[in-house]
Amino acid sequence: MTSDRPRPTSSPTISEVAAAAGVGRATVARSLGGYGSVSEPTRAHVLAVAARLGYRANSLARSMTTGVTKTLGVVLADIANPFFAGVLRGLSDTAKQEGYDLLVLSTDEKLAEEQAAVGLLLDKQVDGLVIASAATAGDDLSHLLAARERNTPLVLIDRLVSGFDADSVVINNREAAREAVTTMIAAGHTRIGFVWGPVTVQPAEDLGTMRSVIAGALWSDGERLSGYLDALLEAGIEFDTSLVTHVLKTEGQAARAVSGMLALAQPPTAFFTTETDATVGTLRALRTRGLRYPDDVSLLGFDDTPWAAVMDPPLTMVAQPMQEVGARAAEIVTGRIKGDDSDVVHDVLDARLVQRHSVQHRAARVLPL
Amino acid sequence: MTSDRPRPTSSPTISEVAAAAGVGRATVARSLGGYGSVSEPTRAHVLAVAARLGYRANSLARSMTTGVTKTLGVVLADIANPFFAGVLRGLSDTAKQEGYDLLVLSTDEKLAEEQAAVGLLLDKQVDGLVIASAATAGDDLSHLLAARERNTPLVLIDRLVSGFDADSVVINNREAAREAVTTMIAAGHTRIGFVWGPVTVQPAEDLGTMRSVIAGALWSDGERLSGYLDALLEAGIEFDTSLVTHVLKTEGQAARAVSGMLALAQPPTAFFTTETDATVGTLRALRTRGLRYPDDVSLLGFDDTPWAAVMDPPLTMVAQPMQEVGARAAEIVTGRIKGDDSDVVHDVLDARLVQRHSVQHRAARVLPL
DNA sequence: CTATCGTCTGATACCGGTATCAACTTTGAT
DNA sequence: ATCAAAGTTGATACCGGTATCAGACGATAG
Repeated sequence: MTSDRPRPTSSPTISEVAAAAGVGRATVARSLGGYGSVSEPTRAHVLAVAARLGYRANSLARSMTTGVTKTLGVVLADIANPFFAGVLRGLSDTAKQEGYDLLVLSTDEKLAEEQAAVGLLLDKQVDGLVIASAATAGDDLSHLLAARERNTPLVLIDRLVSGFDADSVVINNREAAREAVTTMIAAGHTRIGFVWGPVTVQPAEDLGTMRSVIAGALWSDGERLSGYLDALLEAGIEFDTSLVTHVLKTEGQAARAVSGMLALAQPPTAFFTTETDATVGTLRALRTRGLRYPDDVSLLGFDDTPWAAVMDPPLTMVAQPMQEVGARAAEIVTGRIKGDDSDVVHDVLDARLVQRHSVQHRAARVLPL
Repeated sequence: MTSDRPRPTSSPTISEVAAAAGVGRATVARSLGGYGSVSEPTRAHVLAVAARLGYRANSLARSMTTGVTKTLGVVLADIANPFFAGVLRGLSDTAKQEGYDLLVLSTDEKLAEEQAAVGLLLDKQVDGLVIASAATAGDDLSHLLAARERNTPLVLIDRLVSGFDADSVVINNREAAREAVTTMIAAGHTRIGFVWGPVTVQPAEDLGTMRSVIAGALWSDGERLSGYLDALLEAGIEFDTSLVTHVLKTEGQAARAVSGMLALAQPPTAFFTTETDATVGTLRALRTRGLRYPDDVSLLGFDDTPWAAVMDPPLTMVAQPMQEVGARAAEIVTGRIKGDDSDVVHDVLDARLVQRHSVQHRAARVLPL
């Protein structure tokens, strides 16, 4: 079944073209590369022969001498996640425009995978890196430092990494979350469930421990939770740790956690979800408990997807400019490759609260009682 | 602002390690590569020196001599499309397991982009290709033939290409569509809208022209439409060309086309949608017309996403094994690279009809009248 | 008729690995 | 003590490009 299939037949090389055209290798290189000087007749002849032979340059060999691969390394948590898929799309479009290809690796949020990925990409001599890092405070950052030491431009996306200052493109997570939660508070909600809080073995005991948990969490997660706390604090609402999940980030776990909160003596009247799957899990929990939004429970969450607008009723969501994150990151990294050595840039793109109808004024239900 | 930033500082080379260790290049290569024979003391010494210097092999140089890049080229229509994102995830996971990285390019369904992409990937000496081709009957297939001529294994995914027989992994689109439409017919529907039909400047005039349009359409599109026709034919329902869209494949166009159908003298009582965005567009049209499913109109469509299950009511959908498509494609292509020269494989994965509640029995509305 | 400049061209070093080969060392047997 | 075999090592060709350099040739000027 398996046997020695001929090795990929490489297309003709410069030497072969040279031989076929009866000229030296250098002349072919000059004709093709368009540098140096070649007499018009020979150039035309060489070009014709090259075309006839179907000559295509070997990018590997070229990169070998030029030191440029025209390839960008991209490290993401999960390509199938709509957010990252959108980011990748923006990255891809802009990179292509600039003449770069993308080598894409996913890490599933595991630091070890991220380190291996960066090593691999560096070994493959990528010209630049775009990373949504899984690193949190205190983690080993040697892979990022290695990139820096090699002088390979690197842009962080979606998450900042504490202890590593680099170009970055992120969302104003904290402010967006604060605004979103404030909206719910303004609608009269005081018990607001937060899905997904940072993953911990057991729930945080109080605000103090929660703050320290945040400090050790993934940046974007911490920021969103901080925004939630900001809104609560601002409104003088006491923080209840039992309203923040600490489970693994899967749709099923979200559903279970939400279900648990709904069984509380004083259940939440609204939920703030930080990701698409958290939203779906929350909706699922509502469904299995026979509850409806926005009448029984209000809903507001991150990542506006096409579906959100056609739900019944449509969901109020925080829309992240996903493609723009990717596009900006690509711009920055290609700029650095070109030699832009201006100060470190920290782009913060605004998420937009899309008001629809999943948040209901609490009075509507409180009064009738 | 832009200036001469030092070229990426390449990490130490084998020569440098050799010099630092006071041995020859070959000895270092042997120690690192683990081939040939090296005395234990020197090997240990070399390894230590290499580690101290932080030596990392340059994959480019290695690929240069070995002719192997451990990289797969992936050509998709649109990475942000949930279907392709899922496929890519499967592809990525399996490829990683086999030790391959992915160079990903998207074409937006444009043949010219596809040709350029394949050329680029071949130039970069990828070991294998996975392509969701945009080519339809009569198109220039030279890029695919070029891959074959170079002996670079290639697997087609999601779409077959007429006139080019190669390993492929696709879904049983026709049968899945037939089954889905039959479900609706069984529920008493006879006028079923089809969103998205093949893109044409004007609607097909009759079944005959529709058949020829199908022959020139993207394979998967044609198959789904054929499955729709099969179901109609089987049930003895006359085909009405005005129930098949011929618009560009955007959510907005879908919404407009569906809206148009609903304004027909005899509007459809059900819709079959072939893609996520077609489903969303259809839902949007319903919403703007103040109609509800499944009471006013039944719905059934391709691509089960997490959202579909939490819609109210939940949508009956055709679930494609997206990740599996990617995983299988990766298996096949890496197998070919390893030398598997068995017969061409044509994998057909089954889509699964997930029964939920967006298709209602027509009698429920007909009787009360 | 020779000097000088410019154009055109081939030869060649180089990138950083892999892999072959020949030479040298060590060991053990005769 | 001599020699063969095994073990170890360095030198080197090669992959397919890029880029430099110097030589060959032609034309123009003195």
